[in-house]
Amino acid sequence: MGQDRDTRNANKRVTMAAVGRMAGVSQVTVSRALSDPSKVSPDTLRRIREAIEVTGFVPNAIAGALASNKSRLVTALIPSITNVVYSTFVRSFSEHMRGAGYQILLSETGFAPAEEEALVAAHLSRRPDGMLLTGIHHSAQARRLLLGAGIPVVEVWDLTSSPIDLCVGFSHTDAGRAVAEFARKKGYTQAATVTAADERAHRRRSAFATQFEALGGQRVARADIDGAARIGEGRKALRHLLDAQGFARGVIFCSSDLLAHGILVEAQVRGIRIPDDIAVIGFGDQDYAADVHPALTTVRVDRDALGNRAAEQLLARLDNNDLVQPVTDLGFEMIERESC
Amino acid sequence: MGQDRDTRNANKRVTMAAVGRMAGVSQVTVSRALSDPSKVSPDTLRRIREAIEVTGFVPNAIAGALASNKSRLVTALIPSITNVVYSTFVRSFSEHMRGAGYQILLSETGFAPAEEEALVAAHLSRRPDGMLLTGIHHSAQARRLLLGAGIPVVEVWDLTSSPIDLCVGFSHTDAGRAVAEFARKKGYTQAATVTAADERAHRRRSAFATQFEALGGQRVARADIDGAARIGEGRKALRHLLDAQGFARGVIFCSSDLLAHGILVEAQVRGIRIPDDIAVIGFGDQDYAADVHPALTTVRVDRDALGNRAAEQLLARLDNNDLVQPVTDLGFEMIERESC
DNA sequence: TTGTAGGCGTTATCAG
DNA sequence: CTGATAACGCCTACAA
Repeated sequence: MGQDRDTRNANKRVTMAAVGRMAGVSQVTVSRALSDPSKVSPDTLRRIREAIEVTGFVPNAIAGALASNKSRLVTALIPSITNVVYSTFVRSFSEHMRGAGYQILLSETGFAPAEEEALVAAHLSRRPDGMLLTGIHHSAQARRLLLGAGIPVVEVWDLTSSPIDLCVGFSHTDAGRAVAEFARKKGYTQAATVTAADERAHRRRSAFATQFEALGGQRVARADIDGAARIGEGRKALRHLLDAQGFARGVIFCSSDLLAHGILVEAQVRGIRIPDDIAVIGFGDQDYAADVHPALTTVRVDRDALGNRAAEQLLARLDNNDLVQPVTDLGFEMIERESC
Repeated sequence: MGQDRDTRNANKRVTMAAVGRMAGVSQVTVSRALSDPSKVSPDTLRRIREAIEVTGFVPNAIAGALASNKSRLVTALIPSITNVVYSTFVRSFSEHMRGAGYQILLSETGFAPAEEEALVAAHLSRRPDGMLLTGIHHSAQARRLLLGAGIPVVEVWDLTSSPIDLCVGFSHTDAGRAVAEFARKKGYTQAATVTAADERAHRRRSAFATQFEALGGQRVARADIDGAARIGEGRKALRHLLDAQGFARGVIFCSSDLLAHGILVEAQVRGIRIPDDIAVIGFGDQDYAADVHPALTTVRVDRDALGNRAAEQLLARLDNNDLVQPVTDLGFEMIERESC
């Protein structure tokens, strides 16, 4: 194996010039054959393709990027890679961009602005043609670097009237309010929130509480989670609400379907009937929301559409298309099922 | 905004030469200041840093990579980005590699070999210093390209004695067998499997069934899922087992915790007692496995360790360290909880 | 249809 | 400690 390694490392990577030599043409002709085959005679094209085949030539995108000042690379920053909420729109974004010839360099910020700033710089050093950021709050330095880079930037999963460049998302404040109105309309006068440690989640919570009370509801109880949302945390939160806060009846608005699911589990264990004793509303409409028992009432955000729209807008910018719409509000939708 | 855009696009990106000019030194000195500050006098270092600060200079890693033949880029291919099983080890892998100065270019193959092959070529064109692949089955062309690239490659989440280069994982066959032994030891004579459309999952299923029957168990019933694992699919599978296959008692081995969870939900709805009527075993030990009700008996694979070991091995190769161990078997562990 | 020349922004090498 | 100079592999003119 060590032997093997040495041989492999000694392997000079094959270049366009080498392919050209083998095909009896110059390096440029090979370049043309690859970028626009119609500009090369059928015969030489065939010889070049043959040479590529036998040599196993793979073009050097690094050199190409340096020469053309186009990296065909777009980078993305999301808070967490294991959170389906984000990975879902990253997928549709990636697929859309990949269809247009771009690759995606993805990193996670762990919800930390300082980390994000470092990553922005790191990503920028790869000279991406564009960039996707999650959220609208970024450090001053990050904004400065981004602006200085002069590339299209899309901020997603939130809404602002003054994006760095482009913005595709929805209003978390509106979402929280909408849930409050839904709950009040259904007649609930008591409510609680279970919220993960995420600024946007707290914005939803806050809007919900304010609106719920404004609409005549009682003071909203709350349970805040320290870390990321997990089923276990949802269970713990319900215990806390029940045992420490004396919350026994009403509706609980969770910052994610996962937490809502945890509440369902804990309720089942404790023999609490849902929605009769306590009603539950989630957020996100994950793929399991309809499959848990009772089926989860929740807020749907079309994450596929979000990824696609973000890609569309970015591509429009990259094509100097004038159809760009700096801010796109995708909205959200209340999905009523059984839990509330 | 359009105005803004034009200005930004006109912005020539600042180069080392520009920074040097401002600091009164040559471009090379700036390069040194960045790569090894100790080789530059304290005073010029200060001036250079100042110039970098005011200009907002971000080094061009593209040019650096071309010149040094080191991209500080490692790429990774996983079947699905939204599946926590994979994103979890990608996270630990990424963090480990990032600590060593590498960035990760990640793509998903959607479990399709043809897609994987195309992506291998695309990734290779970025001239990564190393690559991570999920699984040990790759198209002949993909192997050829990988070998030709002469870079370290680590295959994870499976085991083979003849990896392309490095391998860190566990044996799915052994895992399936271990579950069968566990089930037989607990006295179950009847069993069924619920399996997602994934080659490795089927290898586990097959090993389970063979071993279960070899150990005196009855013929193993089966329900296969078409697409990806989801709670709803798990529910459907239980209904199928119950209603179409007359499977009423015994243990069900699922190819993932998600499917097992679906079975728990469906059982609850239908009033089937777990584990008294039917026992359930999952796979993966996801973070919710202990939090569902009843708590899930499952197979744990240390995905964080997997990502870290993969990174370690890759880094050892990159450092020409001789401590590389071509094949690392991380094993797995039966986690007994309440569902079986 | 094909080729030549120059340059992209770094790093490596060699001088001073 | 600092500075020329030559790659790196490709793309964009411009020529033939």
